[in-house]
Formats: sequence, C-alpha cells, structure tokens
Amino acid sequence: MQNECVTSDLNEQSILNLDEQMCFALYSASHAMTKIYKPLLAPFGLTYPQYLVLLVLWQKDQMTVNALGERVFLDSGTLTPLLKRLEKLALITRKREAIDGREVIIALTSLGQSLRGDVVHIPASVSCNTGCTLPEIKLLNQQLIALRAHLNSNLNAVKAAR
Amino acid sequence: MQNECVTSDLNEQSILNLDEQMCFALYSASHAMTKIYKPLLAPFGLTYPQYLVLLVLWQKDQMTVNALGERVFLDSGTLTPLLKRLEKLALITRKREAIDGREVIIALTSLGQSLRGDVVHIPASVSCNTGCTLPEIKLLNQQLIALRAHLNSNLNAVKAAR
DNA sequence: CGCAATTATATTGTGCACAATTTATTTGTG
DNA sequence: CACAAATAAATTGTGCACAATATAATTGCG
Repeated sequence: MQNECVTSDLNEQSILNLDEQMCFALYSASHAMTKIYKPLLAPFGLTYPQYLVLLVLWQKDQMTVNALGERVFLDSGTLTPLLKRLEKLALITRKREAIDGREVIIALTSLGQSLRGDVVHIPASVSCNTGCTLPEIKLLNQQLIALRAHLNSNLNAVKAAR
Repeated sequence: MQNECVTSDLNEQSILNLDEQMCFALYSASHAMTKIYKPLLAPFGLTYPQYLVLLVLWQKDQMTVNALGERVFLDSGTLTPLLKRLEKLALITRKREAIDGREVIIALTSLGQSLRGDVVHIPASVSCNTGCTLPEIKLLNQQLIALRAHLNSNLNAVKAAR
C-alpha cells in the first residue's frame, strides 16, 4: 500500500514554498469554486454542501443518512444539522425507517424535486468561470477523483491500523 | 471577461451527475487532503490552515494580517482568531504597527522559527499518499493555480460590478 | 486645519467539517 | 430468550470560512 517515496532533490528553501504545495492549490481552488457557486445558489437559499446533497437525491431519492454521507464524503456530524436545514426549507423529509429503527430516510419533497429544474443551468454557468475547456474540465475531474481515491484509501489504511 | 459558454450536448440526466461535477471532485479531494495532514500536524498542535499561515511566515517574516490574507486567500474574519491561537501556542506575536496604528504585524517567535525544521519532512510524506509522481503533482499544481486564478478573477469582476 | 472618505483589523452570526461521545436500535451467539 | 457487540444517528466541542458590520486610525481634499 505504501508507495516508494522518492525524496526530491529540491533545495531546502524550496520544499516549503507555498506556491509549490499542491495541497494549497487544491485548498484555495476549492474555496474559490465554492465562492463562485454562492451567488448562484443564494436565490434558492442553498449553500454549496446542501446543493451537493440535493445532487445525490436527484440521482437516487430515499436514502439513509449514511448512504448520503458515503456519496458526499461527509459524516452524520455534518449532515444531521445540514439536513435539518433542508427540511426547514421544505426540500426534504426525514423519516425513521419502520423496519430498522436506527435508520433515517431522507426523501425529496415535491418542492425539492421541482428545484432540480431551477438549478440545472448552474454547472454550465460555473464552467464558464473556470477558464477551462470542457475536455480540460473532464480531465481535471478524473485526476482529482483519482487523487481523492488514493488519499481516502491511505486514510482508511491508517484507521484500520488503529 | 465573459467566456463564450458552449452548452454541452450532454443529456439532461447526466448534467447534474455528481461524479461528473469537477467542483465536487475538487471539494472532496481537498477535504481528503486536509485529513491526510491532520495526523501529521497534530503532534505540533497545528491545524492545516494554521500550517499554511506558518508556511507564509517562514518565507517572509513580519507581515500584516492583510498581506498574510492575500497569500492564503483568507480574510481577517478567519485569520484574527486563527492568529490568536498561534499566538497562544507561542509560535507568533501580534504587534500594532507604530507608524500606522491600523496595522497588526505578525512575526514568528524563535519557537515558531524552529518549528520549520520539524515539519519540513511533511510534504514528502504527504506526496506518498497522493498516488502521483512528482511531475504529476507539479502539473496538477499548475492546473489548480490556473483554475484558481480564473475563478478569483471572475469573482473580483462580479464584486467590482457592484 | 477640519472632517469626510478610506483603510486595517476585529467582531458577530451562520454554516460547515470532523473527532469523540452518546443514545437508540438491531444483530449475532450461546 | 438473554445480552454483548455492532450499527445508525444525533450530540458536543473545536476550528475554520465568510458576509456584514463595527471600531479605530490614517489620508486626502477643501
């Protein structure tokens, strides 16, 4: 699981240079992206993480909190209050599962379903702001998904070792 | 400033597919990266954003809050409490500028300076977890910096229009 | 000089993120 | 059936992020 780590021959000064840290480019680009979404989602009273949850539900309605969390990589500590806000907006319902009383099923309301049509134009609008062509975006998407997969698998390996 | 937005001929179902949203890959990869850093920084009592601020100060000591914020793309609302925590850790000092009493100068303590040597190995350790080669990391870094630049310039354009 | 506009930082309030813990329920094993 | 282990959500506490506002100091212009 552990890759061979080739220690680079970069000079000492350069190693901690902020602009050479891919982690920082990732971090700052992600925040910039969220800021681009903010004014586009604000008319609907939505935040970016709330929008992500809705994307999942529009693909597959009626999911448990856990299943939702696995899709968006968030846990109940983040999702529970977020889902309560979506419930307050009347976009979703939260219902205890009848058979397994531990589960809570998240389902779209008709308002939540209809919202899909109102936001469907947003991704195209955002992609305009990226300065990337569609193929470039697709490539970057694949690179980031692969990166995420490696990071998460190493995270899980660390946790399993404990 | 506005790019021409070629509307893709993707089918309606696919447009809002979570796994095709580069924004989400960015968002989730960034959080995964922060989680990789967490156990590496925890021994020093540092969070990832605090580490970023230290990276800036190790490059150039004695900066105002604003100047720091421009480097890490964070504002005083985020930085003021973060810097107070670094001060409490005795890693930095916060001093009002004598000539311009509005500015606060952030400076490393000797402890803060010496910490650099303790964390200098971390980037190499992280890069092992990315599953990427060094050239791949460098390329991704450049792509993300370019993306961030486009997003931020469009954000500023929106703000200027108000 | 006087004072309005600007600038720098701090504060407030909302909403994530996440580790750690708690509560409630179900499942597996004797 | 009993009950320990496992599972699913919710809760708690800390630390970002950021918009909006407040506070304080400086600058520029008449």
